[in-house]
Amino acid sequence: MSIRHTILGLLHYRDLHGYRIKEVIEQNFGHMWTINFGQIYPNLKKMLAEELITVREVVRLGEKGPPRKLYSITEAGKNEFTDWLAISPENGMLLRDPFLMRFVFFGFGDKNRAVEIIDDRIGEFQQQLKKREENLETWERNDIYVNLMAELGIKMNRLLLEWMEESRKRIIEAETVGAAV
Amino acid sequence: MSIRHTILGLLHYRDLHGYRIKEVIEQNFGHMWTINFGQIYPNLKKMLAEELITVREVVRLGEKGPPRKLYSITEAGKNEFTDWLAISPENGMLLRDPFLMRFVFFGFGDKNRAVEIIDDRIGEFQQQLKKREENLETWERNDIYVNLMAELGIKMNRLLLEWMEESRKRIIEAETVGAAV
DNA sequence: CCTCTCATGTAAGACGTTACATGATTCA
DNA sequence: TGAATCATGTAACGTCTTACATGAGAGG
Repeated sequence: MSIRHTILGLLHYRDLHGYRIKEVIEQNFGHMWTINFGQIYPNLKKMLAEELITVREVVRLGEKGPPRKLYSITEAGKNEFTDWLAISPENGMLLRDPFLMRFVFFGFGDKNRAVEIIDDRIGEFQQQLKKREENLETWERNDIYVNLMAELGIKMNRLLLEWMEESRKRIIEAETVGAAV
Repeated sequence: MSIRHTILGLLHYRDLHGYRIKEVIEQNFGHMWTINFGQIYPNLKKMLAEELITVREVVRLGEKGPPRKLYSITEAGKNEFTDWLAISPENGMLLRDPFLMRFVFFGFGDKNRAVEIIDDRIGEFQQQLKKREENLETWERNDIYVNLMAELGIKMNRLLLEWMEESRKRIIEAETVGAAV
């Protein structure tokens, strides 16, 4: 029930069509979200039926290709959104990472393979961090909350990198002393 | 497909029954997981049929209450698990937090209410951090990977607390200058 | 010419959550 | 007596992911 509200939130800034919504979510909340068209289009359809959003414009790109539908938020949509904003968020944070899930059990597998997997991950995180730092410099957004969120993404990225590098060291050191488990 | 592997991983340490599996997951991976019996029992049933696990013992507590079934991992289960361990983790990290989702859009709502919600969250995170720090001291586990994971949980907790306190300051300061959006 | 990006949409299936049913024991 | 904890399990319902179908235009 939060894709709906995220879409409503984004439509406060500007009118968007489905494809663009996915891009905006990935650019801004990429460090916490993945989203599919299989979620976006059915939700837009439903919200349109509930009159929380309207279609402002239909742009035909080709004669037979799909038309681009520009959605905008209605008064009813704004009300639903502000109600949701004021509610105290219910359940806690959820961090799900296939890498971290394997990590806890690396003691039952091959240590060299574990270090290999960690190295791959360090590489990915270094690339990601660079991209995020570049984004923060060039964007220059004026909304304080959006900026703070972007900063959190970079801070988390840095923390995970440091932690992985320290973990790598400690795992290699432990290897010379003796096997765990 | 990772609940299965998590269960198989835990059964490497010791035999467990369904109810206990939930407790162990929440204690050890509470900072990244929530799990329900509606997921655990059907998965155990399926894995039993696939002979990845076996029932070692059935303990009757009362005459008509449900018996406690102790599961242990089979050789086939160990093989499936080690195969899974060596695979490079596919898709990236996923952080889903109802609080952070609202946070980005606080600019469209009431600032005082936003600060209120942030304060609630700071309180919760302070309590959580204390518990985790106490746990780390008393547990004294010998598996390096499990320890590193627990440390990551504390580090993330600290980072989020600092970030929220800084955010709170900046939001209040911004209030005196002028409204955003 | 072939692949990539833009663009919308549906359907099937995997996965997760919530609610319910059952019943013993422990503690206030 | 009544609530809480221990313990297993199913059913219904939501949500999320993956795969597919369609088709235009741009660029190598």
